[in-house]
Amino acid sequence: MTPYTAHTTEPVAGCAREEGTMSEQKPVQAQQTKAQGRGNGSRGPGYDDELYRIRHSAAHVMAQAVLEMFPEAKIAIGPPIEHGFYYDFDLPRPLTPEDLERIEARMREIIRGNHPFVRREVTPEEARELFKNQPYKLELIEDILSRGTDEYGNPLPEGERPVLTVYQHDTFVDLCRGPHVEHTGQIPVDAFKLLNVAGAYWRGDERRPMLQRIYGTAWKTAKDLRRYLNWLEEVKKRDHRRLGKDLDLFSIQPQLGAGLVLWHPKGGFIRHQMETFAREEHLKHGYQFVYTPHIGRSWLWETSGHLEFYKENMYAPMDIDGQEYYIKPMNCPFHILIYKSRVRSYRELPLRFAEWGTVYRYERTGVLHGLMRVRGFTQDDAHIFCRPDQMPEEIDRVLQFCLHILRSFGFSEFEAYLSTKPEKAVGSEEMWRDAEAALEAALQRAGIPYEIDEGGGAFYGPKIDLKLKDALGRSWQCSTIQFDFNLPERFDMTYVGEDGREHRPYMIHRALLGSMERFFGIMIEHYAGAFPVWLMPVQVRVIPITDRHNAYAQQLVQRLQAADVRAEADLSDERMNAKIRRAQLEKIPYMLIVGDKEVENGTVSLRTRTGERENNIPLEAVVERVQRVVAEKALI
RNA sequence: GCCGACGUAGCUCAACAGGCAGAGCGUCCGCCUUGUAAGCGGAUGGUUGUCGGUUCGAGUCCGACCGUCGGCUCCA
Repeated sequence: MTPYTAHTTEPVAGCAREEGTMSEQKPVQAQQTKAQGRGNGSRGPGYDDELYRIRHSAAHVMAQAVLEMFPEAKIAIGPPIEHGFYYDFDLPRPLTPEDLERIEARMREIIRGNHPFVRREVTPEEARELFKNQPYKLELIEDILSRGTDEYGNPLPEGERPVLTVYQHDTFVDLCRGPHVEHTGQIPVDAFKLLNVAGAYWRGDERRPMLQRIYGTAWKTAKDLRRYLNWLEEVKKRDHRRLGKDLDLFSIQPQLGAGLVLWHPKGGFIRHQMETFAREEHLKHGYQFVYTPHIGRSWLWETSGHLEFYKENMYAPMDIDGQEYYIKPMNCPFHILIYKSRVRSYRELPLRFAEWGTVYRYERTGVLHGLMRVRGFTQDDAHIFCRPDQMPEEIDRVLQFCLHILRSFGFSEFEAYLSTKPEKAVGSEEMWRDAEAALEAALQRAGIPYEIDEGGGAFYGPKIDLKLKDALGRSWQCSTIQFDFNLPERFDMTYVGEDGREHRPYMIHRALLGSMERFFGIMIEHYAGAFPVWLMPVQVRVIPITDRHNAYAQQLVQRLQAADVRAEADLSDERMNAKIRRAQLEKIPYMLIVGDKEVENGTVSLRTRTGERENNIPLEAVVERVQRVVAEKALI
């Protein structure tokens, strides 16, 4: 697949006590401001790249076209972004798709005019005069002058003093730092396209006016543009909401409620396989499974601090016998109660409590998105309680385990973010230092690339967020390993040490897949619905050519099932071609086609979902192959 | 939550400018007995998301609600 970098969100903040264990998010177009602020080159062309200049210039040309169409338009900002550019406008009416076509057509004319981009430094007075009818620009000017930020609100590079510059091409002048191409003719006229219009708050602030944002994409060559548009098509084809329906995996129905997922038998089967495997591995790695209820008294949430810090994500309490109960947004308080159910000795640590815990969180309607962002979901959650001397090894083990699980599900590329102590934090300096050191050491040993988000940790502890890359090159945050210096205090958790005195244990939250719903969504898109054979509900479909081969087909199914291969025969009244087509659409890995020849020889003809063919082979060869592929967790 | 678009049969979509709601696929019933991605015929299928309003008449116009989509914001 085309290796475009992901549409990536910022690392998920998750929630308080359990930062990121939720890892609910959806990919959105990366925000240039943030990307620049981080100096993260992977999100798009760097500041001075040719692509950057093309896209930036295209944004200016678009603004000119829009201003010609709406002379009274107010223009905001128009930066280059990961795959293109956008520009925000305050317009007298909503834009239509036809408007976009007109704007695009006009852009081509402007481009063909070969108008030079001219940079000019201006005095504050000049700038204010020049943009006197552009309130957004005036605001930016004052910001640049007073706060030393660029036009996107980012701090200026070190050593740079606020200088106001404008760029002009043809009739359009914009407050802009540049750089641009030399003249509009250098914007490849056949390598850009306006994509869509969307609402966007002025300066990203929901209290400020809603502007209209036009997104465009721009490349160096028409071929690159086509490649990108094809990639978008591929993204669309793999959309888990589409495939979820086509493959009958799950549904989300208004009659049930938004953001609440129904797992259909096929989706349920795959999830069951995934969970069964993961549970086995957890047991092998020293985890103990616990089960906890879905609701708990307000005491629990008061003690944990959720009612203080997380209330807006929690559903209203229900009254039970005059007591307030809340449906759980997190599992941790329950696991802590299990820990606290009796005195703990240093000898029994570390304790690793795992639970596929279903939690419910209020999400605003506008953010719900298929399986990726829902209101009820199941985390592959665990909490590790250990002594300080055990902590570094625990961290190392949990990271290794995490990578092992993710690799088992077919992901091989990861990147990690280590978030360290913010200004306001609980816990001693020493605890933070030790924890951060352990996290970083584990990352280095694991040999995965990581970035340090200095001061980006939650107030209660440092963490590692792990992102995986899918087949389309998009990255998704799933796993999180998160220290918590806060909850052990709040719940007064202790263990009796060697010295006979009470000590505070370390507490580590971790989720590997994050949410089963979301991870399943990622799997669907990663595999385009053609899951590895070990996960497929039906691994082999036997296709008799005519109904006189049905008995033989059924016999084959029995032999396959006896060998633990999930097989079924298509005995429908269709002709073979239609049966193959149906199996193909269902993405069933192996089709066994049997007619007179096969019956006579006691063989089968194999067709894989990838189109591979092997005629007249013994059934045993197929069984062997399926068993091998299942054992290897391979694709086909 | 905010901006915009949208909601018609199980699915994908059509219905000029307010005038009898339609097609393909699916499903069901027949026929066909077939060699690597759709055989043929027939039947079935709808209170046009819900509620209210305008009109002689509403899928179509207006309002509210529910939900979906593209973004924004949010995801201490």
